[in-house]
This record gives sequence, C-alpha cells and structure tokens, in this order.
Amino acid sequence: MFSNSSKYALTAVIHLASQTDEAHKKMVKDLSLYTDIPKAYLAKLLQQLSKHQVISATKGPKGGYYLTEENRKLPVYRIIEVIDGTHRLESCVLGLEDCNAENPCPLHDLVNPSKAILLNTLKHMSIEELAGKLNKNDGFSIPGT
Amino acid sequence: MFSNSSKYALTAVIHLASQTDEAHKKMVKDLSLYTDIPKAYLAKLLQQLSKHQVISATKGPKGGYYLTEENRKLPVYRIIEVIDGTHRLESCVLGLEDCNAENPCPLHDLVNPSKAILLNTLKHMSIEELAGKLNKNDGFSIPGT
DNA sequence: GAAAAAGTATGATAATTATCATATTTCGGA
DNA sequence: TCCGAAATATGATAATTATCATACTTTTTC
Ligand code: FES
Ligand code: FES
Repeated sequence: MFSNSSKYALTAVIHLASQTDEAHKKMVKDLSLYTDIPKAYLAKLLQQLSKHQVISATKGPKGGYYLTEENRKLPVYRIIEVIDGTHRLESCVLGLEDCNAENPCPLHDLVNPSKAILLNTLKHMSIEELAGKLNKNDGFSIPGT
Repeated sequence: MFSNSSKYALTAVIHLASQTDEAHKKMVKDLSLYTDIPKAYLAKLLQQLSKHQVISATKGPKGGYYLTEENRKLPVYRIIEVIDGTHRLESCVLGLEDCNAENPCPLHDLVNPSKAILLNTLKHMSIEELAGKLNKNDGFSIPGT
C-alpha cells in the first residue's frame, strides 16, 4: 500500500511525535535502534522530511531531530507526499492517466470508495492527532519495539 | 496500491472477460496491442494466471487465452493473489508482522476501515460481475483503448 | 507427417528501489 | 579557538521488479 520508504518515514515521525519537542531531540542513531530501520537509510529519509519542513533538526552536539508545534499540525499525508509523491496513492489503480468519475476505469467504482476514505483520513488527521491516540497508551504498538 | 504486474493482469483479465469465451479466444499479441502492455511481460503474467487456472488457454493455431464460466466465477482478488501474493495488500501498513486489532500499529485504526472495505470488495466481487458493469457500456474505459 | 501458429519454460538485461558508505558542514563545549 | 558530535550532501552497491529474448512444446492444417 505504502512504499517501504513511506512506512519507515511514518514510523519514525510517529516516534518523534510521541517522544520529542524543542527541548528533547532524538539522534538518527537512537531512532534507528528503536525502530529497527537501517540507520543510513533512515538518515536519508529524515533529511528529506527536514528539508521539506515536515520535521525539525539541529546540527552539532545536543542536536537531533524533533517536532515543533508547527510540524505537529501537518497532516499525516504530508509525510507520504514528501517521500513517495502524490501519484502512488492518487492515481488510477489500473494506470489511466488521471482517475476521475467522468472517465473511470473498470475498477474505479470498485476501489474508489475505500480509496477516498483512506485519502481523506490521511489528509485530515494531523500528526498531532495521531500521536494523541498513542499517548493514551491504548494498546498501540510501534514496529521495532 | 497494486503492483504494476497486478495492474497489467487485472487489465488483461478484464479484456478477456468482456471479449472472449470458449469459442472466441485472444492471442497475447492482440491483448498486448489493445492494452499497451509489453507483449513478453504480459505473456509471462498470463502464463502464471493460466497455470493457476484463473484463465484458460489452448495452444497451437486458433489457440489463445479465454475465460470459461468457471474462470468468471472467481473473485477479482484471485488475480492479485496469484500475481502479487496476499502479503502486499493484507499486511500491516507499517510493517508489523501481522495486522490485527489486538496488537495494532499506530496507523491501524486510521487505515483499516478503508482497507477492509477494499479487500472485502475484491474478495466478493467475481470477475463476471465486474465484467457485467463493463458490458452495459456505462462509461467505463479500459487502459490502452 | 511436416510446417507454422500458438502457448510454455527459462533465463538475460534494464530500471527502480532499498541499502550502505563517506566526505562535508554546523554547532556546542572544553 | 579547536575538537568532537551531530545533521547534510552525495555517491556507490545490492536487491527487487519490470522488461526483453529465445528455445521448447502442443496442435491445427495442408
Ligand atoms: S479511473 Fe481507475 S481507479 Fe479511478
Ligand atoms: S497493525 Fe498496522 S495496519 Fe494493522
């Protein structure tokens, strides 16, 4: 459904959301340990997210990655957008140039209801809201823990 | 969402469903032309589907691929199962070993409703039913036409 | 019963994606 | 102000996926 890269990015950001702020940063090394995501690969992903202001970073000693309030307000979808681009999730499942109701492919009516729900959810739920569920500690688990 | 291979396979089978039966077969060459799917690649996919009895084939002159009544009764999901396997669509979107409500990942509640609807639809709609919509000619279009 | 037309089997190449490695920049602290 | 700790930039390798090619088998037709 999501690419490997997006899975990793989502997992990492969820960690950052629940465990960091301006005063408590996390180094890639530690994130990599907690999440079981290869360090160098994760570093590249975080760099992309940082460059696009989805997450925040400071260099040097005592530095690391973290989420600001701004970051937390972004929709979960932003993460996927930066890593995978928009095409993968939004395009026609059979490969038509654009997916719309006027010129639908044979599967359009079949898959579009659920696709629309998924996209809508990802676009409207913020990273903060998602992390909120986690902090309530109501049974969610994070890959690699 | 689906792999490239699955897209191709779905497109090809939809063609077969609407244009073939025991008496009217289609050669890969023609299917490839109609669908814009690379011939040799398509051939490999059709061979897999044929080997798993999702579609039917006869060799030699006047031969080709076609769908029997049996074939048509199979759920659309079978095509994806044969080509991609079950893991891609059913597994946890963040990569947990198995996706279930007891040990959900942070995104489980977010994506599972739509994922469930999608899987349910794919598993319960037969190839025949899907083709039925097409034959009514109610505005569906097939990639490559 | 030979020749050509189809699918079948198998493997080679190309493109993409995942992973690893390393040099560079920035910053905090001794 | 210099050293080391962190992110950043860039590129190399490995694995997977998409694509191409080719030899083999079955079946119709003459
Ligand atoms: S046109 Fe194919 S999914 Fe919408
Ligand atoms: S556990 Fe991750 S999607 Fe269900």
